[in-house]
Amino acid sequence: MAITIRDVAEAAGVSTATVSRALRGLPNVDPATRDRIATVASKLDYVISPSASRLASGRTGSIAVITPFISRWFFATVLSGVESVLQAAGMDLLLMSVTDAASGHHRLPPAPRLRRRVDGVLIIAMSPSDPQLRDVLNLGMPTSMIGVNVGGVPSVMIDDVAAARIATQHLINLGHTRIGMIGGSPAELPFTAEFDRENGFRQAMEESGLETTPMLEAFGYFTIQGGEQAMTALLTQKNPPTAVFAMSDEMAFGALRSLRNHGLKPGVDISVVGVDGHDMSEHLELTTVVQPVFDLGRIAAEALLVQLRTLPQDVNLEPTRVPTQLVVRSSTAPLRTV
Amino acid sequence: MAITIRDVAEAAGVSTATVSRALRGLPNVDPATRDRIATVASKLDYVISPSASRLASGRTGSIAVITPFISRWFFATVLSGVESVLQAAGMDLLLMSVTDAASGHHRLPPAPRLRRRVDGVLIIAMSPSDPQLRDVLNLGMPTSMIGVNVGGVPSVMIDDVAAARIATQHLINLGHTRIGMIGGSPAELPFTAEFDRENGFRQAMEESGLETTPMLEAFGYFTIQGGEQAMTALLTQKNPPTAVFAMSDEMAFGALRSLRNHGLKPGVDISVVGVDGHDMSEHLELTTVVQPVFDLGRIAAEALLVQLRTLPQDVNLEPTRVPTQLVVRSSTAPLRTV
DNA sequence: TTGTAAGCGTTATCAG
DNA sequence: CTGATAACGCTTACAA
Repeated sequence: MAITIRDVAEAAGVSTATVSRALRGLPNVDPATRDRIATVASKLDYVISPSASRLASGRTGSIAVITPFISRWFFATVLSGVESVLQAAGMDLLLMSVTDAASGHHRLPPAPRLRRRVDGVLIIAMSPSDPQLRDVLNLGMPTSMIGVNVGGVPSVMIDDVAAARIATQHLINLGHTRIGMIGGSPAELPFTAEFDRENGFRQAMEESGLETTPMLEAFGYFTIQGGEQAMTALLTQKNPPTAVFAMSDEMAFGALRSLRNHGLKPGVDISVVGVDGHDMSEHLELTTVVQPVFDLGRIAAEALLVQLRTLPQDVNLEPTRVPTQLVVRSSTAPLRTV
Repeated sequence: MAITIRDVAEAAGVSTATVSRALRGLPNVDPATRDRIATVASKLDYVISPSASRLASGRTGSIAVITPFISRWFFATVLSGVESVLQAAGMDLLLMSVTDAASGHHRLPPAPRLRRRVDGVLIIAMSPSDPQLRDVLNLGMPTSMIGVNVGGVPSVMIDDVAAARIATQHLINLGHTRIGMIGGSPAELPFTAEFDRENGFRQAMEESGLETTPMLEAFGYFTIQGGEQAMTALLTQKNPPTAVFAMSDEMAFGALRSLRNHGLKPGVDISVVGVDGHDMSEHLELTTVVQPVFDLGRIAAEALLVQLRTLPQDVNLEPTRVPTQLVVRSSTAPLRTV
């Protein structure tokens, strides 16, 4: 029913092999022949059958993107960067979410769905200790990761330790000494970012001879709501912090909300700093360590494409670090010495 | 190199045809045979080759999702709903963005990339007058749309006219008479939502005998920044509005910011209402008409799946309308009669 | 530079 | 219920 390569070949008076070569831009095709084939093909409105092409060549021309969340700002923005590169490269982007989300649907493990289906995998911020991650990596296919650091797999990320240190140091420089932290979740399957940012926080505190105590640490699960609850927990301590480092902007947003609910003013009564550079952070006057999220996706996708055309032993296994920048806004201010 | 259906067939002592039937759960296979095949297949760690299966069957098992944006809240949330359904159905989700975005990459038109590649198409909020939309629809493949109304194609959306009316009426009920509107963009390629929400706004105003004037209408391009600029434009009128209807929450966020920059208090000096039910709207105390965004995606995806298993003439071509709800917060309040 | 022809791994038709 | 076998539409040595 549909036009096939044979129709084009006949109409152009050549063999299917020549059509195949011509249309794919391979060398060793007479320019005149190539032109004629191109003309005929477009006149017949011919489009190649991906299935047939894939079966014959063994290449799928598709990349799977695996992410724990789709709609959260960070993930959606990374995805956007990935998509822009893959589209330009003519690659299909297969989107797969892991984790049950709010959907109620039971989610299948990703690894089995990858085999023989894609040429490479791009993983966004899964926990290095997630068994599903292991399964995917064990597939042994070209892989590129964003914001997750496991040995021997190419990845792109910010220096999370440094980011946390910069944020914390900023608070210290402002004269704060009782500094709280809003983290992700109690251990379990920590993201690389979670792990590193906690370390950065502790390092900065320690270097300044400041004390860190579990009393001043709360978990916000990387959500606005969670951040709000975490801040509320910190506020209801007998001796609340005067400044708080939140591991993500969204948790910081929640923290700001908690402050307002308690009649406190960010930057006046309590300082709050986040990490991300979320679209809304400027709007909410949140001081934050900005990371180039779109670029994270872009760079990881490009690295994966390079990998697909490179010998395995030439692949760069060192994490690619992209720079961050502290943006100071009114949510942080010098400690008021009453 | 990889295990094929033939390997399984030999190991199980049956023909490839039987393996194919057994593994796909087709009827007319002896239960014992089926079990044996299943065992052998998993022992050999056999996975079907999608390319071969697609070529032979003519079905791709994939759905393309076409969207103008990926990272914006509405689109990312819809996408999330779509993904949850497609994943549960075992369908591959091909993500394609249209519009040049901030990427700088030139984007290919989607239609040619769809042919022979997917079983159906899901379109998120493109403009009905976008030529790229026409091209996609002309492909004649099963299609389901979200938030766009063109005749003869299944779609899911809220009643945008009603949503705008409810929002506007809310302002009117509060005693406001000088009511401004922040819309998307000046004509060009209006989204369905844009068009309908403008109508809803005008209807509500008219029915209450209130005047609408171009002086009180500004464009925010559905972004935070745009909303801020639009509100600023409205504020610098000789006779500014006392209340504003913004067509989206993100534009309303920008409007709130503009108010703050001008030393005005939302709900006190000027009331602002949005449409969306954005995650941040609660946080910012924005009154808004909440739409079930995740469900929009879910429902559209389910409708598409049904369509794939239904005769064309049995497809429901009437837009499916999902309900909305006005949520009142402190950004709107009764007109202060000085 | 071009053509021939053997796959690629399933599915689906038709017998049996 | 099961088996042969002909597609499916393209790619890719290998020849010419």
